[in-house]
Amino acid sequence: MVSIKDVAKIAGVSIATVSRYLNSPDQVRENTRNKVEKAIKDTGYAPNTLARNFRRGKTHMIVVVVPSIGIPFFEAVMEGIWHVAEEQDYSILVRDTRYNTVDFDEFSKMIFSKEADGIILLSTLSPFTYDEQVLSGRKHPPIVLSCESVTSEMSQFPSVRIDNEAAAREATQYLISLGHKKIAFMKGRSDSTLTQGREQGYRRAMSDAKLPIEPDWLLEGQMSLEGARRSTRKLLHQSDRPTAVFCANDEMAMAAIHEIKTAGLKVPDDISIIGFDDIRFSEVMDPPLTTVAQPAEEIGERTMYRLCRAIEGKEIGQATETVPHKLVVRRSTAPPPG
Amino acid sequence: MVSIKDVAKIAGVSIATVSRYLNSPDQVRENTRNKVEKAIKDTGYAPNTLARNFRRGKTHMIVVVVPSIGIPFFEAVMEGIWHVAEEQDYSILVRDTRYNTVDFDEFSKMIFSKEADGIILLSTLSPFTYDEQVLSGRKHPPIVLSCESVTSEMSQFPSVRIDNEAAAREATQYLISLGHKKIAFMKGRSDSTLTQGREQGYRRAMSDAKLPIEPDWLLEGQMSLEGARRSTRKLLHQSDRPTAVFCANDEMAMAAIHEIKTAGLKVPDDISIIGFDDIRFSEVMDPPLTTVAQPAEEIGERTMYRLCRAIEGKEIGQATETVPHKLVVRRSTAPPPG
DNA sequence: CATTACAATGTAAACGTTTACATTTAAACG
DNA sequence: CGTTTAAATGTAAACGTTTACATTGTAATG
Repeated sequence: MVSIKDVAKIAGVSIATVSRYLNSPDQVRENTRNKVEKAIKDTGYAPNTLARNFRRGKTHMIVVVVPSIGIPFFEAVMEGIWHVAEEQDYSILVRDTRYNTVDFDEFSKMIFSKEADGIILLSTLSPFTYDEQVLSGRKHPPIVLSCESVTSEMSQFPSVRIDNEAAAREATQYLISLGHKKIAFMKGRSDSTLTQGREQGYRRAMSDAKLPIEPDWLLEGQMSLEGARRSTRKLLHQSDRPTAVFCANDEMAMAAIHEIKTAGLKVPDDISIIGFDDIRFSEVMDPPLTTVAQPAEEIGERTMYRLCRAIEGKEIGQATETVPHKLVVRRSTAPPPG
Repeated sequence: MVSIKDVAKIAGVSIATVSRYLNSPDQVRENTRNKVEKAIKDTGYAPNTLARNFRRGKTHMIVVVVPSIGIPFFEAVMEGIWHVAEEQDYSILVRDTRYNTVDFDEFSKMIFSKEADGIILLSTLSPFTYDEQVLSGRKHPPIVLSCESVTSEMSQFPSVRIDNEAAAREATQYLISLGHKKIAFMKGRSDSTLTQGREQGYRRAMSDAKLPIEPDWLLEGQMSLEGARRSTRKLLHQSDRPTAVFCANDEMAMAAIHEIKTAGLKVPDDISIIGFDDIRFSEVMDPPLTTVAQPAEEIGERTMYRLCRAIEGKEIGQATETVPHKLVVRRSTAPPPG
């Protein structure tokens, strides 16, 4: 492998000059510049990133931790992260946790061991593994939480998200305003703070409207097609079944609609469905899905910006940044039958 | 930042011993092992990956190049890649080309400059940027192509894929066997060899059955929801419109179904639709989508295995590995009306 | 107890950069 | 043309590991 030394020898200059040619070309005279350029071309030299990063003490890597690759909403967030990453010259390392909560130690160690310069968590951080000790005497590692709302213990991290509780409340209120009284809620994983926030909003809206919540109406959808299909089938067997279901994400809503129609019922005529996230497939579902839209790309961009600042040491705060959500009414919701 | 030196000093041993403790603990006596272990715990030392990788000359990184993040099929492939990567201790760096073809030089340089140990291309490699010169006197960089079929110039790379042409032919033949004669084909990007292969298969099936192909039946779907919706709307305005559409991926099929139903027509009663990939949403579409299934995860696994071998220098061949596809008949296809 | 053999540990070089500092070269000036 | 000054280049140390080789320690053997 050809190194800077070889280039220097061939160009008849010192390695420092070659290095300067690469990093601040205006510091080297045109004449030498040409010599070096030619040597590089002749040898096909490419600077060794490993050595360079080592020397500079910077990895230029960001780890993005997602519950699972293949979630359309997170992809949209990633898109935003990418924009900024590219602009700021970072590479993105995607880590899939397979829906497990994130062990803080595991990922903060990636910072201390210089595997990455910063971390974005789109997954839930498990509260109990957070260990003050690891940080003893150290600066906080640059970590930004995104999308997941933040429990109090975690408030020391900056984060970017919508107000899940308010959004869920609005969605539920919309169903109530249509005349629904028996409204079910399909949850995600219960260890997810995001799920908790949305459930909170649902409960709040129901109790504000003095509507009871039957235990049977809390459905476990696991955020997945399969989980949602199973629990929808169960729901349909209930004797006094709800007239509307609020699903904690669009994918579950999609599955719910499918099962309802398969059972010979109609959406929204028999059952109204409302989703969450506004993934790109929502619009082409049958019926097009009423859902809560999040500005996914913007969330990604803001998150990445804040991470960059944290890496530069400029972001000390733990401020939570809340971005606006929006209820998008399409055709999967209608007044209850009868 | 605490380094191996600090640990050594505190433990009262040499840095070599600490290094050995980390890399081959059985070479150090229990007594010393304990001292080192304690020192590490006390200092919170974490080996500097940057230095380590630099010294070892290995990045432990694999770059996976995708046309776009957020394509359900590729996510499934990635899942397979991940399995093997985890097992073999590689991290995955995802690069999104935004549907641009891949410049060979750009990515092979990542190998020479030690940004990554190997590359998996899920995107189309642009034939013309391939530059023999770059490789002059060098070993071929470890690159494996996946999913995209391979043009002759590229045959020097190992690859894993289904037989797109055969698969597309079968799908088309299936429509023909149902009695369809006017069959449209919705393409992806035309610079994609994958698209070309599928179009080839479609044409082949049609000509084998002595069926003509009207120019209007070649639809530009751009592999996206939006593109597919546009071209479907155009299709519906045709005077003598096809009775079936074969779409080069499921996402376009999804959009096509949506537009057809929006226009007041029925799938499959008025128009049959067949997709490609069998993404997880296919099953919950209305109607559930008839499609060509690819063993996505297996493709990912095999690709990654071959890349590992290429990195170890064991894979010299350029063999193309073909995995089996399968036509999955659901309910979006039926005999033509009348 | 001396000798041998092997295990455990230490020493120091090397990996390919960047960069502070020293030196040389060129330009500018009187 | 000598002197001053700034620009260009060179020298060498440093970054934190790993590892070949040298040294020391320990146990086993006669």
